[in-house]
Amino acid sequence: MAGIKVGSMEEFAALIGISRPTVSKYFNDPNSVRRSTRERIEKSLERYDYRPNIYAVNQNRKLTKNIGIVVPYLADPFFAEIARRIERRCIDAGYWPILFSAHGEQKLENDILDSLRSLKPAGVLLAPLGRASDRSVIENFCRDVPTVLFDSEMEDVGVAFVGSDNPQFVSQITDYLCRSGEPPCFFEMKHPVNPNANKRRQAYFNSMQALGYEPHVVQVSGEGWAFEEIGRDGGGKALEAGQFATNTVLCSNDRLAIGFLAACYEKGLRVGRDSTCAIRVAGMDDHPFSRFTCPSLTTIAQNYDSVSRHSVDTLFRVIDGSYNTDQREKTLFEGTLIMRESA
Amino acid sequence: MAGIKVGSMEEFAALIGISRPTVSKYFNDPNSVRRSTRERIEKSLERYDYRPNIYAVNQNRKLTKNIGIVVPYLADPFFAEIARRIERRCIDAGYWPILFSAHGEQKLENDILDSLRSLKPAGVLLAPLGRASDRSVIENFCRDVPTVLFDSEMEDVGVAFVGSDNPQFVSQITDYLCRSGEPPCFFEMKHPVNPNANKRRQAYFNSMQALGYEPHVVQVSGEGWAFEEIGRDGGGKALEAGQFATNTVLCSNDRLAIGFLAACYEKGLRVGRDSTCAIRVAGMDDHPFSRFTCPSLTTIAQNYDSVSRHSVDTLFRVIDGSYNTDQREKTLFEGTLIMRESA
DNA sequence: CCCGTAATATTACGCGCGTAAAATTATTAT
DNA sequence: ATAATAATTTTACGCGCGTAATATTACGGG
Repeated sequence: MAGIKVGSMEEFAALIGISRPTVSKYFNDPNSVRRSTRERIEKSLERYDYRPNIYAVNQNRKLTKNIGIVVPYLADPFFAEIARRIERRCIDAGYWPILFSAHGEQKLENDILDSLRSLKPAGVLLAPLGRASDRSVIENFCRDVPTVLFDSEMEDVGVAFVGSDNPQFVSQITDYLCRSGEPPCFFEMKHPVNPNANKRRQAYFNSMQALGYEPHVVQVSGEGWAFEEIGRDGGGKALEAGQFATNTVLCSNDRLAIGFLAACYEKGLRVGRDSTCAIRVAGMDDHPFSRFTCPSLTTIAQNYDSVSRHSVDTLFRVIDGSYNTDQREKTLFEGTLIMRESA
Repeated sequence: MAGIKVGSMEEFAALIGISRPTVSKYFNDPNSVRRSTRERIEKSLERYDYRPNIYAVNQNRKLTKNIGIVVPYLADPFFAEIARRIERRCIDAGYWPILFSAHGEQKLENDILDSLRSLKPAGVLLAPLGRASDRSVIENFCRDVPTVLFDSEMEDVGVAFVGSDNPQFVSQITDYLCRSGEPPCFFEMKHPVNPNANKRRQAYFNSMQALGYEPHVVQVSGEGWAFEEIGRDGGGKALEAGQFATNTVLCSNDRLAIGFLAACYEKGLRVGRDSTCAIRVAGMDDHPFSRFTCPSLTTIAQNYDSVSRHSVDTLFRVIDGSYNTDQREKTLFEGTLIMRESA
């Protein structure tokens, strides 16, 4: 199928006896040329091995077909998974997604946005680092490039935000835990990188109050994105110090919970909901590995599908102009309680 | 710091009173111009907001500063981790890494190589899908673009291969397991996607034979990259059927082991090396989450640092011409036994 | 101060394609 | 068949920069 290589559109057009501008038109929109012409081009495309030079194409377009995807930490399977879905949707829509990870570092996030700017992308889907982000850099970027924020909210930045309804997450699992046993203590990092954590803590207070229970928050130190390690080490210390007022622990997220489960195991505490168990543990997010922990982790599932789909759809609306940029949309999806063995 | 935006090199050169070709020369190599000129340019660069247009630059270069990084499955934290390290090294060397994941699909891998070709990359670091790869497509690609294969070997494809010494992995952990208890059974997928799996099985046979034990291989069905699920489901069935001849299970990789640990937990089997335990489980790779399983997983650690560093260094040697392309180098790094609680 | 050399400026061309305007041709409706 | 309309061709210019060739300038040494 791959025939002789053709070096330029000029050459290709000459070979098949069609003018270059027409060929150019075809590549920008195959339906913009006569049906017979289109078929002729497509057949020739199989015989000759030709594809437009990306650099020449993009140089002459004001906007490219590139879409930037930026996540704070790609080694976190949550982001890997959501990035994967977003990527796929962009490809299917005829765009060219380019994936970046800030690897937890502010400098890298800034550099990425800098690079992204010169790529002249049609739009960007950005999950900011959160607390570690340089707000002014991101604000600045969003002024120049149509950007949809997801997962991690920064008020008034970008044309839209798509994320999760953290209060609903917390309320749902807190209700469940209170109904089925002792009310939960809340386990989290003292200085969480992700702003969702703060909303979850606040929601925990509200939920507990609404149910008439006294809240207990246990905060552990630790910086960065090594949540499992922080959960295990901090959780171990907290267990030793007897900081948990009840036998039920709600972790701010699943990765922290995975670490906390390890701490429980090391201390010989049996985790689960039946009477032989010493402690119940729950998380939030439905991390891809949460179903394989020992015991499997009860959690609130993020709506991966809706978040990724709506983020992309929103960006497409911005790109094709059918989105009112003056009115910043903020969409929050609810989570689903996943009852497993840990609580 | 960000002053007035300047649209082109022409404009920038005029503003600071230096000829455009000199400025061009500066950007290609800051040391190729006179010291005073260089300082003058760099100071002006702070005052005016100018950066060369990537597309125009790359159009006129035969080779760009792009480096393609292709992994088979980015949601696997092993690849996320190694990709992260490779990315960093490329950036530090002044290159522009572009990360792709085939998401386990042949078509995507092919498409990625196709796109990559038109990006005119200086080089590519490729971890192929393995069994699911279309060999001829990859061979073809490697003929046009300097490509270093890593992790997953395809004989005679690419200018070099960098990976792990699978026989050494297996021998090391098999020795340890035999020394410290019953000889291990080998647990793996019937149709593994990754060619390392086959080498590990073979090495298991050799190691067992050398130690004078009879090998026992348990193979489970399952396709794709959901190793944990396959390990749990297949492992559960194998346990029920009493397929393990000894009380020690060596899993072909850590992800499979994580799933197998879940199966053990579900069956109420206590995993570990002390006398209260019913079974010992070990893996290979030292997956980022292996230290947080319950119990923590005994494994052989991949040398992430060496593999990523040597892959990148090799590619750089190819790029700068100091590598003899006729002689395909094959570098295998040894793993380190990580003794944890599971075996 | 002059000379040789290295750095820079000038000039000029090419890269591959987008795109606008005007001229031409093909298609459809009448 | 003919006019109206749509598609295509021709022509021409621009994008921002790499790069080669030649002329010019700056530099250190004697």
